[in-house]
Amino acid sequence: MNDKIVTRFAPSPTGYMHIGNLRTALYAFLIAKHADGTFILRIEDTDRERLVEGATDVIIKTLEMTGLSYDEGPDVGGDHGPYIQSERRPIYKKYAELLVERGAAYYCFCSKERLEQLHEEDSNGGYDRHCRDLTPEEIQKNLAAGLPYVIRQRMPLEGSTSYVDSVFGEISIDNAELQDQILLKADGYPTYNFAHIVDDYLMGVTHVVRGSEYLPSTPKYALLYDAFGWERPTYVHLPLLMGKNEDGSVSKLSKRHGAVSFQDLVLDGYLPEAIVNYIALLGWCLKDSEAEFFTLDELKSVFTIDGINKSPSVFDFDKLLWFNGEYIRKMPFEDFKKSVSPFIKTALPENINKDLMLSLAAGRLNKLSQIDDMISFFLHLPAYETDLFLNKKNKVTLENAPVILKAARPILESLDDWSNDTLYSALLPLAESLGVKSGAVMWCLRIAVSGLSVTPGGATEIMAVIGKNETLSRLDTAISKF
RNA sequence: GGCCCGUUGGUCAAGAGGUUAAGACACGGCCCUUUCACGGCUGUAACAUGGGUUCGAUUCCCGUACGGGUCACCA
Repeated sequence: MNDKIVTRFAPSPTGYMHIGNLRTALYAFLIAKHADGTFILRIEDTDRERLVEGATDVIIKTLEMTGLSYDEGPDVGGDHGPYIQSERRPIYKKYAELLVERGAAYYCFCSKERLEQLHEEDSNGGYDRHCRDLTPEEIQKNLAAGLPYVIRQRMPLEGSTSYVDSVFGEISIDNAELQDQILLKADGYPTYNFAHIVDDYLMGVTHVVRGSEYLPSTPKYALLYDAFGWERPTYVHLPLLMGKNEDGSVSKLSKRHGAVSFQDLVLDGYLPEAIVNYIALLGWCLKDSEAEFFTLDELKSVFTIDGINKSPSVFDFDKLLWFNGEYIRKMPFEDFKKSVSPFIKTALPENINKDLMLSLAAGRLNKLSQIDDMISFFLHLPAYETDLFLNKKNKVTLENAPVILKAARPILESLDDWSNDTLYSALLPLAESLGVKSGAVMWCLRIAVSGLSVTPGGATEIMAVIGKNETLSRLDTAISKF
């Protein structure tokens, strides 16, 4: 025996990585890695009807992109494989039969129709204990006749079962509340209820990390450990992730709340690092600190279970967006270029200063998908009316605007060095000679070269991006409007 | 409905038996500025509720309300 911490992430391959699942994976990963422990990926594909092709790849890809590397798993191997439950069927059968031998489980031959009927008759929730007291002879007879069967866990009828959760404290449930849950299904596959117990034990998992929806069913699992004579693991149940509905109410985060899969968010221009940082903070907080920016490595060193809180948290897209913007601004420019390029749908003209354009955008983007809208005016001058030139603060009117524009034209035309600095210092004296604020000159020129009241970059920066010819052409367009 | 869990500003959240009850996002204002954004400063805004325990409770206990979860041959 050793006291190394072992955790696992055990998703079902149902198609996409829900952000709540990713958060569970993150916490499980951090709990293990904080203690230099082992993190395992296990695929729980015992529901053959919900299987989605390629889903396991999505899971693996997501963990890779987020940096949640596992020590053992289907594609990396390990000493406790296989790591896909459908490949472990003989194991479950063996352990289920062991439980039957010990009297902690029993064969049940009830048909679905019969169960439904019992359900209706039993106002108490429809506990099915009708095969509990079959004699060995009856069981043998049914098995010999080839009747389909399931194996159920035999729950105590009285008393209560309790366990201690690391986050929620002691949880106690009356045994009368516990159903004789199915361990092995008629198709020979185990249920989650059974498979995860056997696997966690065989894989040496010490800390079971999962959502708090399992809080009420955990006594059943604890009882299973007891029946086998295995030591119960440490339970770490996580508060749920909620989404805000249009009417102001909240409910479990789901598709109706928008893009809530990791893949959706990435496609929408969120960076994996920002997503990880944000979700780490949903349900966990570093005590005695105001820090909220954490790399994965930093999280590994500071993350502890006692920082996890109990109450559900609402996923806030506004805050994620802010985090993402901060991450984009901190990115090295070359990385930014690489990340943003798939989001640029329009073809860029050759003579444009692409690097300058992107650096102007980089400081203003909150998500990469905003890039196209932000840069479109560089490529095509939008239509606009002369009203756009009006500006109270800089005292720009319909009278002085054309004067400024016309005066700027020869200055610009005479310039050969088309850099931002040259342009700016060449235009500044114009304000003085015309007796207006420098802001007035820049305002008019910015409107003329962009056709927009709000732009990334100032007048001369925009000129530097689009080049001399295009600048003069747009200036002429503006002058002709008066 | 039974059972389980939760409840500090709109959201994330810190906090202690005695505090001016942090901080972040969002929102407003001001500053910076070649527009916007960034950045800086600043403002509005919270302990669900009733009863106990106590010199004192938002903090501890009980009830109530509200919210969520769970009661599958799904996980």
